[in-house]
Amino acid sequence: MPAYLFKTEPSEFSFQDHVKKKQSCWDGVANPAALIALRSICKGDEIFIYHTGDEKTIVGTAVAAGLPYPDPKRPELTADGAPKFAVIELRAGHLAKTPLSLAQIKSDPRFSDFALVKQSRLSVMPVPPDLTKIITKMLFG
DNA sequence: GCCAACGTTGGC
DNA sequence: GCCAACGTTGGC
Repeated sequence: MPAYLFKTEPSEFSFQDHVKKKQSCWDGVANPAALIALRSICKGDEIFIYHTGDEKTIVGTAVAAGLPYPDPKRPELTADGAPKFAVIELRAGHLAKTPLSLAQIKSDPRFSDFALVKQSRLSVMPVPPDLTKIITKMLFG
């Protein structure tokens, strides 16, 4: 099953906030590359939640509760007439038993091609299957 | 359509 | 607080 990684600034919307709400609409993604990744998500796909800022760790998981859809708060269209922005509903998943830090990821050569390392500004990215397995093992043992 | 100027993100 | 990387904007 495909997996993705979502970044969030914990002072804005943390994994803990998400757990409290149980389900939330993930909006505010504006970057074209991040939107391409977001639009490729299917219901049931696994999401790793990463805290930027002072934490810089993967703190837990979530699950796509549905398909991506146009952002009702930002109805702008592209030149082709397609919705410019998309959002997706996420159900909160599990708090990591062992959070995984960016430093750990960077020090592991298996992650050397991972977008989190290579494109530090990308906020939504696919996680390849082999890395999904490795990350899951590291988070939950 | 190009590109310089400017703004933003996020790691350090 | 700084700055590299990258996106966006606007004048031409």
